[in-house]
Amino acid sequence: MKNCVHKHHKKKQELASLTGRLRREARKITSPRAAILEILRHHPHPLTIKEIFAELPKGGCDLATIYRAMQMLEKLGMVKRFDFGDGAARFELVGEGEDGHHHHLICTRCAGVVEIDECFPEEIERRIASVNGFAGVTHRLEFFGVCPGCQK
Amino acid sequence: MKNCVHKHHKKKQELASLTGRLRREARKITSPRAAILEILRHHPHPLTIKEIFAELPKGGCDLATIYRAMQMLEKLGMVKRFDFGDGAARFELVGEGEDGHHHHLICTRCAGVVEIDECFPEEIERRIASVNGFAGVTHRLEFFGVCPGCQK
DNA sequence: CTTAAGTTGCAAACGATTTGCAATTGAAAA
DNA sequence: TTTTCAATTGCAAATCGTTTGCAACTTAAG
Ligand SMILES: [Mn+2]
Ligand SMILES: [Mn+2]
Ligand SMILES: [Zn+2]
Ligand SMILES: [Zn+2]
Repeated sequence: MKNCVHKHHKKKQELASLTGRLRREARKITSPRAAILEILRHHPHPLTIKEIFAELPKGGCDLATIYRAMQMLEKLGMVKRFDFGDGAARFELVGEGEDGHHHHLICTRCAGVVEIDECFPEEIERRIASVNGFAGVTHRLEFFGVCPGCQK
Repeated sequence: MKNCVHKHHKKKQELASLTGRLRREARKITSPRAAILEILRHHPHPLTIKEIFAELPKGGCDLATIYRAMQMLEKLGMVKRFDFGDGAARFELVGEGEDGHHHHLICTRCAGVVEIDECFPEEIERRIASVNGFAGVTHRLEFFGVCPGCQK
């Protein structure tokens, strides 16, 4: 088996581990929540609410339930919210203990997504923070371009 | 007079130069448009539609007119649209010939904005593009933190 | 099994942005 | 200048993603 050189090939989290995190936070493991987590853990890229809704088994739950679930999961730090600038929030599972900070490269033609390992250079960010006297500085960063398949 | 070391201290554009650009593009110089440009050219940071609306002289124009004006100005490359992730688009004038690409540092407490000169390192972006076979790659990047005044 | 707090479905409410349309206006043409 | 007409505006209604109130329903305890 070849060695994996991509940091973003994060291992799929066990559903039991996810529900365990929920239980520990005194949250109920409901069927909508289990279904949502099940969908998220099978997807490597951030999903919109509608995408999650679409993947839900027949008779899935209400859209409002997904919105509420994502809010809660975000508050617990179990999912990370991303903004690709198209008006719809996207969510990706975050491994236990991790903060989920990372970036994406998005195809402006087909909306395809690539997980990116690079981050904005720490020392430059530190300089930006100190020069302006800001504390607790982070950043939101996404790349856009045309993927190989979409280049005519 | 001291030398200016901040690239973002861009000079205020003349209203005549702005209307000239409009005229050249076969757009009418209407009173709402002149008022909007006048407001934009007096502000160093991106403004939301509501902020522009609020600064409009009494009996200003309709919100829809501002939305339409910003769409047009953006298409002509006269303003650049920014997204601070709070659901409201922000617009900043772009100098003639420039593309307006730059970033901001936003205070998560008071929403104060600082114009940032730094950009994501070109060679890293180029590497991200080539590694993934993407063409025409750019990025959207904003920094967030707590400004000096808001640090208790 | 009983129970109470936590959750859900559904519909209404929201906030930002867009759009249809009739009335108005800027600026080219006469 | 005055005429003329496409471009533009105001207003209201429509969209879209997201949130919220509330009554009915579950989950996890006890
Ligand atoms: Mn990702
Ligand atoms: Mn700016
Ligand atoms: Zn593509
Ligand atoms: Zn502040």
